[in-house]
Amino acid sequence: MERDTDRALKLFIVLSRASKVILEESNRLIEKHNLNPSEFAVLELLYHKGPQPIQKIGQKILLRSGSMTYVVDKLEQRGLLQRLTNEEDKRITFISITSEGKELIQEIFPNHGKCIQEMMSVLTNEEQVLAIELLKKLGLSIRNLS
Amino acid sequence: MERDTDRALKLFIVLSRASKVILEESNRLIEKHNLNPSEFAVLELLYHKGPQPIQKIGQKILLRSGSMTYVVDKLEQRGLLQRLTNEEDKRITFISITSEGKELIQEIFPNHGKCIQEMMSVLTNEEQVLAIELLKKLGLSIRNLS
DNA sequence: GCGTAATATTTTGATATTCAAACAGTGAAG
DNA sequence: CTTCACTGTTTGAATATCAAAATATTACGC
Repeated sequence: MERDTDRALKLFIVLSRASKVILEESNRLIEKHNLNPSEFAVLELLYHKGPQPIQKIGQKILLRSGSMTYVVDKLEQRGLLQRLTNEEDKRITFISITSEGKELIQEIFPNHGKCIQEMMSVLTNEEQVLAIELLKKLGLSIRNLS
Repeated sequence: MERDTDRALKLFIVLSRASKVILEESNRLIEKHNLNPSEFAVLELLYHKGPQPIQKIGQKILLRSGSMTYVVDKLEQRGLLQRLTNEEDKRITFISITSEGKELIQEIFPNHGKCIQEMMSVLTNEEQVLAIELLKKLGLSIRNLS
C-alpha cells in the first residue's frame, strides 16, 4: 500500500528530526561542563546504577566497544571515573564513578532534567506516556548492535 | 514535580534509542549502495522536490553548512548531482540531481520505503499517525540550528 | 590438559560532523 | 560611490564514531 509506506517514511523523518533537535538542545547545557552527550550518559548511568561493565554500558547507550574505550579513557583521564580490574573474569572491566564525577553529575543533572522537562512540556503528561509506549515498541522491535 | 521530570527523561531516552536504532537499521540498505544516510537524504530530497539551494537542504535535513559542503562535494564528484550557479544571487548555490543520481534513487528508494515500513509495522496505522503528531510537536517546539 | 571457539577490550585507520574563520556577494544608509 | 552589516559557501582543525583487526581471557569439547 502506497499510503502505508508514506506514513512510515513520514514517521521516520519526524522521529529523526525530533530526536536530533532535542539532543542538540540538551547538549547546550552539558557542553558547558566540558562533557559531550556520550560522556554525560556514561557518568549519569554510573551515578544512578553503580559500577557496571564497560560493555553493558555500551549496550545501554548504544555505543560500540571502540567508542566506549575512547569515552572511558577521556573520563578516566579527567578523574571522573575509574576502571576496576575484575578478578572473577579478567576480560571484563568494570568502571565506577569517582567522587569528583559524582559532584559533577550532581551539578548538572537537576538542570538537565529541567531542560528536558521543559522541552517535553509541549506534550501533556498523557501524551508523554503515550509517546513513551509507542517509542519503546519501536526501539525494542529492532535487534542490532552486535 | 519529581515524577514529571522522570517521565520527560524517560521519553528522552526512548526517543533517542528508537531513532538511533531505526536509523542504523535503515542504513544497512543504503550503505550497500555506497551512500551514507546524509548523502541519501540529500539525493532523495533533490529527487522528489527538484533543485534546491544548498542551505535550504541543510535546514531540512539538519546539517550545518560545513557538512553540506562536504556531502555535496562527494556526491558531485560521483556525478550524482551538480552545482548550479545562480545568476540572480551569486551567494546561493542550487544543486540538482543528475540522471545518474536519479537512477540510483530509483534503485534504492522502493526498498528503503519497504524497510522503513516493516520496522514501523510494530505500530498500527493509527498508532503511527498518533506518533507522527506527537513527534511533530516535539520537533517543532524547539528552534535551533543557526 | 589442549586446542578451538567465544567474549571483552583496545588499537588503528577511515569517515562524518561540528565550529570558527575566511571568503564572496548583496543590500542599504549616508 | 563607499562602507558596513548580513547571508551563503567553503576551508581547516578538532572531535566522535565506527568497522575491523589485534589482544587477552575464558569456556568447552574431546
